[in-house]
Amino acid sequence: MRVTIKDIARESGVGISTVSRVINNTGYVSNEVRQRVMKVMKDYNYVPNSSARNLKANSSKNIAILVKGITNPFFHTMIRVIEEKTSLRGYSLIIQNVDDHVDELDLAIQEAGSRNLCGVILIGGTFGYSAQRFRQLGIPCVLLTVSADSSIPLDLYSSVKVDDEKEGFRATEYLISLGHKKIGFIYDPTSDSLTPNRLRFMGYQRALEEHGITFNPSLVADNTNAPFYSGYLTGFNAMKQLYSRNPDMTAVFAFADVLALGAAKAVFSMGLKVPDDISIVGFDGIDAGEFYNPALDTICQPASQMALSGIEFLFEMLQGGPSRHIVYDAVLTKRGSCRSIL
Amino acid sequence: MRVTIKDIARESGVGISTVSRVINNTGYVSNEVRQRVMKVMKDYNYVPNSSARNLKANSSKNIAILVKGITNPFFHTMIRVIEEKTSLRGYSLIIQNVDDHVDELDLAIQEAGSRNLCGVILIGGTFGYSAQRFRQLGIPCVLLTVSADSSIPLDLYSSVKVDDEKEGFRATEYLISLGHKKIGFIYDPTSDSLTPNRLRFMGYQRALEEHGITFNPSLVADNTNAPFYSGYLTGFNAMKQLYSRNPDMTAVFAFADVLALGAAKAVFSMGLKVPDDISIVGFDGIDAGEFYNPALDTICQPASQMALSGIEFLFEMLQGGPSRHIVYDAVLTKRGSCRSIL
DNA sequence: TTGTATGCGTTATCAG
DNA sequence: CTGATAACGCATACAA
Repeated sequence: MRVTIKDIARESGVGISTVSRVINNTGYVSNEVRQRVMKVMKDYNYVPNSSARNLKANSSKNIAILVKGITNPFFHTMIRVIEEKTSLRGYSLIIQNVDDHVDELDLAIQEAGSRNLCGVILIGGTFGYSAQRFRQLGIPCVLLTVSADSSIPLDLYSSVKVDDEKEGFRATEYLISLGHKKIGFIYDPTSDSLTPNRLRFMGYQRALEEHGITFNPSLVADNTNAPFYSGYLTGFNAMKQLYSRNPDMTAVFAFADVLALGAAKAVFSMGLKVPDDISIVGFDGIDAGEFYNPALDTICQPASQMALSGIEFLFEMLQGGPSRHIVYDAVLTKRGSCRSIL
Repeated sequence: MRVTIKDIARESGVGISTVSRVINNTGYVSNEVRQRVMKVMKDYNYVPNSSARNLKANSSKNIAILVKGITNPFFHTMIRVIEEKTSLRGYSLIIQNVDDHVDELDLAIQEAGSRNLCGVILIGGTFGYSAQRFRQLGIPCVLLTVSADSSIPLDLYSSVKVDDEKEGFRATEYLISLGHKKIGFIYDPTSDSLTPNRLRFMGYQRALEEHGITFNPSLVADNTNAPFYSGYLTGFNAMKQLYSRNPDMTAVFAFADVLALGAAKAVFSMGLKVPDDISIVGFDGIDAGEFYNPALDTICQPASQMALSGIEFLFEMLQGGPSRHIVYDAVLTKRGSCRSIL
């Protein structure tokens, strides 16, 4: 039987409210009594029952982070940062993966109720949320790496992201500036909704267009069968497919670094070289890319900073503050996986 | 105001106990009433309050996973598998990092109380636990990748690991079998207690000894200043250090794949090649190693399987089953980062 | 400054 | 088959 507040009260010869006051540092308690109660609590190794507290407060210190694509290393950095901050403030961080075909906001609503959450962070996912759903959620919500459709009132959620279309454009333009014209794109077509991937793809298409290069669908990988959670392998297969279809392709833009690295491996496995035969640019900026051989050129997102903003926004909303939205700039980081063919 | 069981009862014109019966599928409820109540629950989007449930049950469905070294990608696979299984069974998975200098069991004890946990999984860490502490913990505990000192009664916890000494021996012997004699070791000396790293190091030393190679301390990297959470970078620096001290070194055994990959990058950055100039063998079997160029030879731990066993053991203990212990075999996976110099 | 009583949302016991 | 009602452990308004 676990020791309860009642036991402490009895043992220290006071009422339970006094013990409660001591615990929460609220109201007046004489110093003498306070010391005595504290000692008993220590002796009995008393810890308040959080279920009871939460029930009473009708809220909790549970923050959930719902991740769509939990295997993507890019998200791990963010999760770590968020874990650190939540832990520091005495919150519990509940992590849950969101399956591909599941609506993350629906899941959030469900979990918010059943797990008694006080706030939620959505990582990954799509842009297809509905205002009604946000209202139904009822607790502060931060979207990380995505934001909602512009039709959704901005005060319903906070968001932190980069401009995926713009950055996709930038990556592609970079390859074009190096003289590449046959540029492949490694894409995850599992969903047809508005995802970061799709936005990057749109940036890719716009860059081609603005530079007078005709879009060629055969340069877009489409192996729908490989699930993203073997990121490297997906990239590997995609590159093989692309190359077999387009032997004259000289560069590839992969929408995520894991894909890019898998693709690089495929290039080597075909007896070719990066960047000599094929230039590759990724997106995200994961550690593994920096230490790859050759190091990966990529659109580097400020992952830690984004995560910090995200959790900060959540805390602010938790304290009744307004929602906030920020769009970070990514950095095109050149490290050696692309070469000029001019 | 959130909708409660009372609201559902009122709206469906029944008593709350009936609603409760419907929710929990317990006791008799006429089919007609059951349908009606279910409809109301759906309409109102009712979700039972878990705090209240937990309070009543005097237990929860909260499992915490305390990770020492949360940035190690090797652990991510395990975390993902555990997340999947806990989620499937309706448990919440709380993740928390354990700082280097913190005793994970102490932290577990503390969290067990304040977060109302029903079970805990410890990943990483040391072998230095005390029986008294385990007793104090009071909830089922599974050690993943380590086990406790042999003086601790086995029924106090479950454990899943590999034989790190043996596998360290195997990795080293592999290099020796390829003709290497000057074999570096990349080591994390931050802690002097019995960690997996130290055991692998002991295996390394034994292998040298059994093959008549004198142990040379200068072949052990010791850059204590680099924290492990920049795994790649630590390996990178370690390799530079080792090579500058031992230009005749032909092989390196790194106690973790991230270190091995960082080390490989260092080799390339010095204008040398893997495996032509230096052979590298890692430990763990992370994805990034498989797709590296060259692919990394490593001692591949069955991460998913280990995680599965771990969470399975926990569930068994949660249901009153006995504790269990298993030692998995790792697999020496040869992929191209080592060459014979015979 | 301290103690008593009430209720948070559920489940379980026990009469109807 | 169904509905009151008493806990669960805690915080708090209110009384002392």
